[in-house]
Amino acid sequence: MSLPHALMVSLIEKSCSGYDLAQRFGKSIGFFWQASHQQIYRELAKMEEKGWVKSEADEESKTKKRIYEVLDAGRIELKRWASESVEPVTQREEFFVRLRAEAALGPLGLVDEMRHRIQIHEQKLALYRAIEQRDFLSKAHKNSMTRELKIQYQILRAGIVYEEGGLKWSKETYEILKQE
Amino acid sequence: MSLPHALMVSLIEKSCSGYDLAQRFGKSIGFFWQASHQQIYRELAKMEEKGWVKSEADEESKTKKRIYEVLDAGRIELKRWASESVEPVTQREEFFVRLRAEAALGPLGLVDEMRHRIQIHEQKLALYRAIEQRDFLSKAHKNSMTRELKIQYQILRAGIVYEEGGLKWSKETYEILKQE
DNA sequence: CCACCCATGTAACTAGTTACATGATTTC
DNA sequence: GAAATCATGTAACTAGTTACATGGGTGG
Repeated sequence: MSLPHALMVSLIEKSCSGYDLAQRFGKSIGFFWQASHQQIYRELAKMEEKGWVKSEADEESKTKKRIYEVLDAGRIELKRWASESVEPVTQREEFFVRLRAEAALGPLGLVDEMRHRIQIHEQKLALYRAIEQRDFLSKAHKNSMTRELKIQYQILRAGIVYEEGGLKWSKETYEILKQE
Repeated sequence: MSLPHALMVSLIEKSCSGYDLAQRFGKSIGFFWQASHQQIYRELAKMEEKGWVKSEADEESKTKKRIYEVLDAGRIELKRWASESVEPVTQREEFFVRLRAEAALGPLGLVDEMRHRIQIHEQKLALYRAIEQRDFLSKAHKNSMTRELKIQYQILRAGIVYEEGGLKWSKETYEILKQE
Protein backbone atom coordinates (compact mmCIF):
# COMPACT_ATOMS: atom_id res chain seq x y z
CA MET A 1 0.00 0.00 0.00
CA SER A 2 1.59 3.19 1.03
CA LEU A 3 2.42 3.65 4.63
CA PRO A 4 4.56 6.79 4.12
CA HIS A 5 1.59 8.63 2.66
CA ALA A 6 -0.69 7.45 5.43
CA LEU A 7 1.87 8.72 7.93
CA MET A 8 2.09 12.10 6.22
CA VAL A 9 -1.69 12.57 6.30
CA SER A 10 -1.59 11.82 9.97
CA LEU A 11 1.32 14.19 10.55
CA ILE A 12 -0.44 16.99 8.65
CA GLU A 13 -3.43 16.57 10.92
CA LYS A 14 -1.03 16.88 13.84
CA SER A 15 2.79 16.78 14.03
CA CYS A 16 4.05 14.20 16.47
CA SER A 17 6.68 11.55 17.20
CA GLY A 18 7.07 8.06 15.79
CA TYR A 19 5.87 6.65 19.04
CA ASP A 20 2.72 8.77 18.92
CA LEU A 21 2.09 7.65 15.36
CA ALA A 22 2.42 4.05 16.47
CA GLN A 23 -0.22 4.71 19.14
CA ARG A 24 -2.52 6.34 16.61
CA PHE A 25 -2.00 3.55 14.10
CA GLY A 26 -2.99 1.04 16.69
CA LYS A 27 -6.15 2.95 17.59
CA SER A 28 -8.25 5.55 15.81
CA ILE A 29 -6.42 5.51 12.49
CA GLY A 30 -6.13 1.78 12.97
CA PHE A 31 -9.83 1.53 12.06
CA PHE A 32 -8.62 1.09 8.54
CA TRP A 33 -4.88 0.86 8.80
CA GLN A 34 -2.56 -0.78 11.26
CA ALA A 35 1.20 -0.49 11.47
CA SER A 36 3.83 -1.60 13.94
CA HIS A 37 6.30 0.79 15.53
CA GLN A 38 9.21 -0.92 13.80
CA GLN A 39 7.72 -0.21 10.43
CA ILE A 40 6.84 3.36 11.34
CA TYR A 41 10.36 4.23 12.52
CA ARG A 42 11.85 2.74 9.41
CA GLU A 43 9.49 4.65 7.13
CA LEU A 44 10.00 7.93 8.99
CA ALA A 45 13.76 7.61 8.51
CA LYS A 46 13.29 7.02 4.77
CA MET A 47 10.88 9.92 4.48
CA GLU A 48 13.27 12.26 6.20
CA GLU A 49 16.02 11.14 3.82
CA LYS A 50 13.76 12.03 0.88
CA GLY A 51 13.03 15.43 2.37
CA TRP A 52 9.31 14.82 2.85
CA VAL A 53 9.46 15.38 6.59
CA LYS A 54 11.87 16.85 9.13
CA SER A 55 12.27 15.99 12.78
CA GLU A 56 13.58 17.75 15.80
CA ALA A 57 14.08 16.80 19.42
CA ASP A 58 11.14 17.67 21.59
CA GLU A 59 12.14 20.58 23.86
CA GLU A 60 9.34 20.08 26.34
CA SER A 61 9.98 16.47 27.17
CA LYS A 62 13.05 15.09 28.87
CA THR A 63 12.98 11.95 26.77
CA LYS A 64 14.63 11.44 23.40
CA LYS A 65 11.35 12.03 21.65
CA ARG A 66 11.59 13.43 18.13
CA ILE A 67 8.71 15.44 16.64
CA TYR A 68 8.11 15.00 12.92
CA GLU A 69 6.65 17.64 10.66
CA VAL A 70 5.63 17.42 7.00
CA LEU A 71 7.60 19.65 4.62
CA ASP A 72 6.39 21.21 1.36
CA ALA A 73 8.01 18.45 -0.66
CA GLY A 74 5.98 15.99 1.38
CA ARG A 75 2.74 17.86 0.73
CA ILE A 76 3.45 17.94 -2.99
CA GLU A 77 4.20 14.23 -3.00
CA LEU A 78 1.05 13.51 -1.03
CA LYS A 79 -1.09 15.49 -3.47
CA ARG A 80 0.49 13.70 -6.40
CA TRP A 81 -0.09 10.31 -4.84
CA ALA A 82 -3.67 10.97 -3.71
CA SER A 83 -4.67 12.14 -7.21
CA GLU A 84 -3.32 8.98 -8.83
CA SER A 85 -6.08 6.69 -9.91
CA VAL A 86 -5.80 3.16 -8.56
CA GLU A 87 -8.10 0.23 -9.20
CA PRO A 88 -9.71 -1.06 -6.01
CA VAL A 89 -8.15 -4.38 -5.10
CA THR A 90 -10.06 -7.36 -3.89
CA GLN A 91 -9.36 -7.82 -0.23
CA ARG A 92 -7.85 -11.07 0.85
CA GLU A 93 -10.15 -12.64 3.34
CA GLU A 94 -8.60 -15.66 4.94
CA PHE A 95 -11.82 -16.51 6.72
CA PHE A 96 -13.54 -17.38 3.46
CA VAL A 97 -10.82 -19.91 2.78
CA ARG A 98 -11.59 -21.47 6.15
CA LEU A 99 -15.27 -21.53 5.30
CA ARG A 100 -14.57 -23.27 2.01
CA ALA A 101 -12.45 -25.76 3.90
CA GLU A 102 -15.38 -26.39 6.24
CA ALA A 103 -17.65 -26.84 3.22
CA ALA A 104 -15.26 -29.32 1.61
CA LEU A 105 -14.05 -31.25 4.66
CA GLY A 106 -16.97 -31.05 7.08
CA PRO A 107 -17.39 -29.18 10.41
CA LEU A 108 -14.11 -27.72 11.71
CA GLY A 109 -15.40 -25.66 14.61
CA LEU A 110 -16.13 -22.49 12.70
CA VAL A 111 -19.47 -22.09 14.53
CA ASP A 112 -17.59 -20.87 17.60
CA GLU A 113 -15.53 -18.62 15.40
CA MET A 114 -18.72 -17.11 13.99
CA ARG A 115 -20.10 -16.47 17.46
CA HIS A 116 -16.87 -14.66 18.29
CA ARG A 117 -17.02 -12.63 15.10
CA ILE A 118 -20.58 -11.52 15.82
CA GLN A 119 -19.35 -10.15 19.14
CA ILE A 120 -16.48 -8.29 17.53
CA HIS A 121 -18.75 -6.70 14.95
CA GLU A 122 -21.13 -5.62 17.70
CA GLN A 123 -18.33 -4.12 19.75
CA LYS A 124 -16.86 -2.20 16.85
CA LEU A 125 -20.25 -0.98 15.78
CA ALA A 126 -20.98 0.28 19.29
CA LEU A 127 -17.63 2.07 19.35
CA TYR A 128 -18.19 3.72 15.97
CA ARG A 129 -21.70 4.76 16.96
CA ALA A 130 -20.30 6.38 20.10
CA ILE A 131 -17.69 8.28 18.10
CA GLU A 132 -20.38 9.30 15.65
CA GLN A 133 -22.44 10.79 18.46
CA ARG A 134 -19.47 12.49 20.04
CA ASP A 135 -17.80 13.96 16.96
CA PHE A 136 -20.42 14.36 14.27
CA LEU A 137 -24.00 14.28 15.46
CA SER A 138 -24.03 16.29 18.67
CA LYS A 139 -21.51 18.95 17.75
CA ALA A 140 -23.33 20.62 14.88
CA HIS A 141 -26.11 20.08 12.39
CA LYS A 142 -25.10 17.96 9.45
CA ASN A 143 -25.92 20.87 7.15
CA SER A 144 -23.55 23.25 8.84
CA MET A 145 -20.56 20.89 8.68
CA THR A 146 -17.49 21.97 6.76
CA ARG A 147 -16.42 19.90 3.77
CA GLU A 148 -13.48 18.62 5.80
CA LEU A 149 -15.68 17.45 8.63
CA LYS A 150 -18.15 15.85 6.24
CA ILE A 151 -15.36 13.84 4.65
CA GLN A 152 -14.06 12.76 8.04
CA TYR A 153 -17.56 11.67 8.91
CA GLN A 154 -17.77 9.63 5.70
CA ILE A 155 -14.67 7.71 6.73
CA LEU A 156 -16.36 6.77 9.97
CA ARG A 157 -19.54 5.98 8.02
CA ALA A 158 -17.53 3.50 5.96
CA GLY A 159 -16.64 1.67 9.14
CA ILE A 160 -20.25 1.68 10.28
CA VAL A 161 -21.58 0.42 6.96
CA TYR A 162 -18.90 -2.26 6.87
CA GLU A 163 -19.59 -3.49 10.39
CA GLU A 164 -23.34 -3.49 9.83
CA GLY A 165 -22.93 -5.61 6.74
CA GLY A 166 -20.46 -7.90 8.47
CA LEU A 167 -22.77 -8.34 11.43
CA LYS A 168 -25.77 -9.16 9.27
CA TRP A 169 -23.75 -11.68 7.27
CA SER A 170 -22.17 -13.24 10.36
CA LYS A 171 -25.57 -13.86 11.91
CA GLU A 172 -26.88 -15.48 8.74
CA THR A 173 -23.78 -17.65 8.52
CA TYR A 174 -23.89 -18.59 12.18
CA GLU A 175 -27.40 -19.98 11.73
CA ILE A 176 -26.22 -22.13 8.85
CA LEU A 177 -23.08 -23.46 10.51
CA LYS A 178 -25.05 -24.29 13.67
CA GLN A 179 -26.89 -27.01 11.77
CA GLU A 180 -24.05 -29.50 11.62
CA MET B 1 -2.17 -14.84 4.93
CA SER B 2 -1.95 -18.35 3.79
CA LEU B 3 -1.85 -18.97 0.11
CA PRO B 4 -0.85 -22.67 0.38
CA HIS B 5 -4.05 -23.41 2.31
CA ALA B 6 -6.15 -21.46 -0.14
CA LEU B 7 -4.56 -23.44 -2.96
CA MET B 8 -5.27 -26.73 -1.20
CA VAL B 9 -8.94 -25.90 -0.74
CA SER B 10 -9.13 -25.13 -4.40
CA LEU B 11 -7.33 -28.34 -5.35
CA ILE B 12 -9.63 -30.41 -3.15
CA GLU B 13 -12.60 -28.96 -4.97
CA LYS B 14 -10.87 -29.99 -8.19
CA SER B 15 -7.33 -31.17 -8.94
CA CYS B 16 -5.62 -29.11 -11.61
CA SER B 17 -2.37 -27.48 -12.74
CA GLY B 18 -0.62 -24.38 -11.46
CA TYR B 19 -1.73 -22.57 -14.57
CA ASP B 20 -5.36 -23.49 -13.94
CA LEU B 21 -5.06 -22.31 -10.36
CA ALA B 22 -3.70 -19.00 -11.58
CA GLN B 23 -6.76 -18.65 -13.82
CA ARG B 24 -9.09 -19.48 -10.96
CA PHE B 25 -7.30 -17.10 -8.62
CA GLY B 26 -7.75 -14.34 -11.11
CA LYS B 27 -11.46 -15.07 -11.48
CA SER B 28 -14.02 -16.87 -9.32
CA ILE B 29 -11.83 -17.50 -6.30
CA GLY B 30 -10.37 -14.08 -6.94
CA PHE B 31 -13.60 -12.64 -5.51
CA PHE B 32 -11.82 -12.72 -2.22
CA TRP B 33 -8.30 -13.75 -3.02
CA GLN B 34 -5.93 -12.93 -5.83
CA ALA B 35 -2.56 -14.45 -6.56
CA SER B 36 -0.08 -14.24 -9.40
CA HIS B 37 1.18 -17.28 -11.28
CA GLN B 38 4.71 -16.72 -10.01
CA GLN B 39 3.57 -16.96 -6.45
CA ILE B 40 1.40 -20.00 -7.15
CA TYR B 41 4.21 -21.98 -8.80
CA ARG B 42 6.55 -21.14 -5.96
CA GLU B 43 4.02 -22.23 -3.33
CA LEU B 44 3.12 -25.45 -5.18
CA ALA B 45 6.79 -26.42 -5.25
CA LYS B 46 7.10 -25.83 -1.49
CA MET B 47 3.90 -27.74 -0.80
CA GLU B 48 5.09 -30.71 -2.80
CA GLU B 49 8.35 -30.66 -0.85
CA LYS B 50 6.36 -30.81 2.38
CA GLY B 51 4.32 -33.72 1.09
CA TRP B 52 1.01 -31.85 1.13
CA VAL B 53 0.40 -32.33 -2.58
CA LYS B 54 1.77 -34.46 -5.40
CA SER B 55 1.92 -33.68 -9.07
CA GLU B 56 2.11 -35.72 -12.22
CA ALA B 57 2.39 -34.89 -15.88
CA ASP B 58 -0.95 -34.65 -17.59
CA GLU B 59 -1.34 -37.66 -19.89
CA GLU B 60 -4.12 -36.19 -21.98
CA SER B 61 -2.41 -32.99 -22.98
CA LYS B 62 0.69 -32.70 -25.14
CA THR B 63 2.01 -29.79 -23.09
CA LYS B 64 4.20 -29.96 -20.01
CA LYS B 65 1.19 -29.41 -17.81
CA ARG B 66 1.41 -30.89 -14.31
CA ILE B 67 -1.73 -31.85 -12.40
CA TYR B 68 -1.61 -31.32 -8.65
CA GLU B 69 -3.55 -33.36 -6.15
CA VAL B 70 -3.90 -32.92 -2.38
CA LEU B 71 -2.49 -35.78 -0.26
CA ASP B 72 -3.68 -36.93 3.16
CA ALA B 73 -0.95 -34.93 4.88
CA GLY B 74 -2.29 -31.87 3.09
CA ARG B 75 -5.84 -32.54 4.25
CA ILE B 76 -4.67 -32.96 7.82
CA GLU B 77 -2.72 -29.74 7.65
CA LEU B 78 -5.69 -27.92 6.15
CA LYS B 79 -7.99 -29.12 8.91
CA ARG B 80 -5.50 -28.05 11.54
CA TRP B 81 -5.10 -24.63 9.98
CA ALA B 82 -8.82 -24.01 9.42
CA SER B 83 -9.64 -24.86 13.04
CA GLU B 84 -7.07 -22.39 14.36
CA SER B 85 -8.71 -19.32 15.77
CA VAL B 86 -7.45 -16.05 14.31
CA GLU B 87 -8.51 -12.54 15.19
CA PRO B 88 -10.05 -10.70 12.25
CA VAL B 89 -7.60 -8.06 11.04
CA THR B 90 -8.56 -4.58 10.04
CA GLN B 91 -8.26 -4.33 6.31
CA ARG B 92 -5.92 -1.73 4.96
CA GLU B 93 -7.90 0.59 2.78
CA GLU B 94 -5.67 2.95 0.92
CA PHE B 95 -8.62 4.87 -0.42
CA PHE B 96 -9.46 6.19 3.03
CA VAL B 97 -5.97 7.65 3.25
CA ARG B 98 -6.66 9.45 -0.01
CA LEU B 99 -9.93 10.74 1.36
CA ARG B 100 -8.21 12.05 4.46
CA ALA B 101 -5.67 13.73 2.23
CA GLU B 102 -8.52 15.37 0.31
CA ALA B 103 -10.03 16.48 3.62
CA ALA B 104 -6.74 17.97 4.79
CA LEU B 105 -5.40 19.45 1.55
CA GLY B 106 -8.55 20.31 -0.43
CA PRO B 107 -10.05 18.76 -3.61
CA LEU B 108 -7.68 16.33 -5.32
CA GLY B 109 -10.00 14.89 -7.95
CA LEU B 110 -11.48 12.11 -5.86
CA VAL B 111 -14.98 12.91 -7.18
CA ASP B 112 -14.10 11.19 -10.47
CA GLU B 113 -12.62 8.34 -8.53
CA MET B 114 -15.88 7.95 -6.64
CA ARG B 115 -17.90 7.89 -9.85
CA HIS B 116 -15.63 5.12 -11.08
CA ARG B 117 -15.99 3.19 -7.86
CA ILE B 118 -19.77 3.36 -8.01
CA GLN B 119 -19.59 1.74 -11.44
CA ILE B 120 -17.30 -1.01 -10.23
CA HIS B 121 -19.57 -1.81 -7.30
CA GLU B 122 -22.56 -1.95 -9.64
CA GLN B 123 -20.76 -4.26 -12.04
CA LYS B 124 -19.61 -6.63 -9.34
CA LEU B 125 -23.02 -6.66 -7.76
CA ALA B 126 -24.65 -7.51 -11.09
CA LEU B 127 -22.14 -10.32 -11.59
CA TYR B 128 -22.70 -11.76 -8.13
CA ARG B 129 -26.46 -11.54 -8.57
CA ALA B 130 -26.18 -13.46 -11.82
CA ILE B 131 -24.10 -16.18 -10.18
CA GLU B 132 -26.59 -16.29 -7.33
CA GLN B 133 -29.43 -16.92 -9.78
CA ARG B 134 -27.47 -19.50 -11.75
CA ASP B 135 -25.97 -21.51 -8.89
CA PHE B 136 -28.14 -21.06 -5.84
CA LEU B 137 -31.63 -19.75 -6.49
CA SER B 138 -32.80 -21.54 -9.62
CA LYS B 139 -31.24 -24.92 -8.97
CA ALA B 140 -33.09 -25.94 -5.85
CA HIS B 141 -35.08 -24.58 -2.98
CA LYS B 142 -32.97 -23.02 -0.28
CA ASN B 143 -34.40 -25.55 2.20
CA SER B 144 -33.26 -28.54 0.24
CA MET B 145 -29.67 -27.33 -0.13
CA THR B 146 -26.89 -29.43 1.35
CA ARG B 147 -24.76 -27.92 4.09
CA GLU B 148 -21.89 -27.63 1.64
CA LEU B 149 -23.97 -25.72 -0.88
CA LYS B 150 -25.36 -23.45 1.80
CA ILE B 151 -21.86 -22.53 2.91
CA GLN B 152 -20.79 -21.87 -0.65
CA TYR B 153 -23.80 -19.64 -1.03
CA GLN B 154 -22.83 -17.74 2.12
CA ILE B 155 -19.45 -16.94 0.61
CA LEU B 156 -21.18 -15.41 -2.37
CA ARG B 157 -23.59 -13.65 0.00
CA ALA B 158 -20.58 -12.05 1.69
CA GLY B 159 -19.59 -10.55 -1.65
CA ILE B 160 -23.13 -9.30 -2.25
CA VAL B 161 -23.45 -7.75 1.21
CA TYR B 162 -20.03 -6.14 0.83
CA GLU B 163 -20.78 -4.65 -2.58
CA GLU B 164 -24.19 -3.41 -1.49
CA GLY B 165 -22.63 -1.63 1.45
CA GLY B 166 -19.82 -0.27 -0.66
CA LEU B 167 -22.27 1.01 -3.28
CA LYS B 168 -24.45 2.73 -0.72
CA TRP B 169 -21.43 4.37 0.90
CA SER B 170 -19.89 5.39 -2.43
CA LYS B 171 -23.07 7.16 -3.49
CA GLU B 172 -23.27 9.04 -0.21
CA THR B 173 -19.62 10.03 -0.49
CA TYR B 174 -19.94 11.05 -4.12
CA GLU B 175 -22.67 13.52 -3.20
CA ILE B 176 -20.43 15.09 -0.58
CA LEU B 177 -17.30 15.31 -2.71
CA LYS B 178 -19.30 16.82 -5.58
CA GLN B 179 -19.81 19.95 -3.51
CA GLU B 180 -16.33 21.37 -3.82
C1' DC C 1 14.19 -0.57 43.85
C1' DC C 2 11.05 -2.89 40.92
C1' DA C 3 7.74 -2.89 37.51
C1' DC C 4 5.79 -0.55 33.93
C1' DC C 5 5.41 2.65 30.26
C1' DC C 6 7.92 5.92 27.09
C1' DA C 7 10.74 6.01 23.09
C1' DT C 8 13.76 4.37 19.70
C1' DG C 9 15.83 1.23 17.09
C1' DT C 10 18.22 -3.50 14.50
C1' DA C 11 18.04 -7.98 12.37
C1' DA C 12 16.06 -11.77 10.34
C1' DC C 13 12.37 -13.57 8.15
C1' DT C 14 7.96 -14.11 5.30
C1' DA C 15 4.79 -12.78 1.85
C1' DG C 16 3.80 -10.53 -2.22
C1' DT C 17 4.92 -7.82 -6.57
C1' DT C 18 7.32 -6.73 -10.87
C1' DA C 19 10.19 -7.74 -14.45
C1' DC C 20 12.25 -11.00 -17.31
C1' DA C 21 12.66 -15.53 -19.77
C1' DT C 22 11.47 -19.64 -22.44
C1' DG C 23 9.41 -22.98 -25.27
C1' DA C 24 5.36 -25.35 -26.98
C1' DT C 25 0.72 -25.32 -29.06
C1' DT C 26 -3.22 -23.44 -31.12
C1' DT C 27 -5.59 -20.04 -34.17
C1' DC C 28 -5.93 -16.92 -37.92
C1' DG D 1 4.21 -18.01 -40.80
C1' DA D 2 2.84 -14.72 -37.21
C1' DA D 3 0.34 -13.80 -33.17
C1' DA D 4 -1.97 -15.29 -29.22
C1' DT D 5 -2.39 -18.32 -25.57
C1' DC D 6 -0.74 -22.29 -22.77
C1' DA D 7 2.45 -23.48 -19.27
C1' DT D 8 6.32 -23.06 -16.45
C1' DG D 9 9.68 -20.87 -14.18
C1' DT D 10 13.89 -17.33 -12.03
C1' DA D 11 15.55 -13.09 -9.97
C1' DA D 12 15.28 -8.92 -7.76
C1' DC D 13 12.74 -6.03 -5.12
C1' DT D 14 9.20 -4.10 -1.70
C1' DA D 15 6.29 -4.38 2.17
C1' DG D 16 5.17 -6.27 6.41
C1' DT D 17 5.90 -9.29 10.63
C1' DT D 18 8.37 -11.20 14.60
C1' DA D 19 11.86 -11.27 17.73
C1' DC D 20 15.31 -8.98 20.13
C1' DA D 21 17.67 -4.91 22.34
C1' DT D 22 18.29 -0.77 25.06
C1' DG D 23 17.93 3.01 28.05
C1' DG D 24 15.33 6.68 30.51
C1' DG D 25 11.30 8.21 33.43
C1' DT D 26 7.43 7.50 36.57
C1' DG D 27 4.58 5.46 40.28
C1' DG D 28 3.98 2.49 44.00
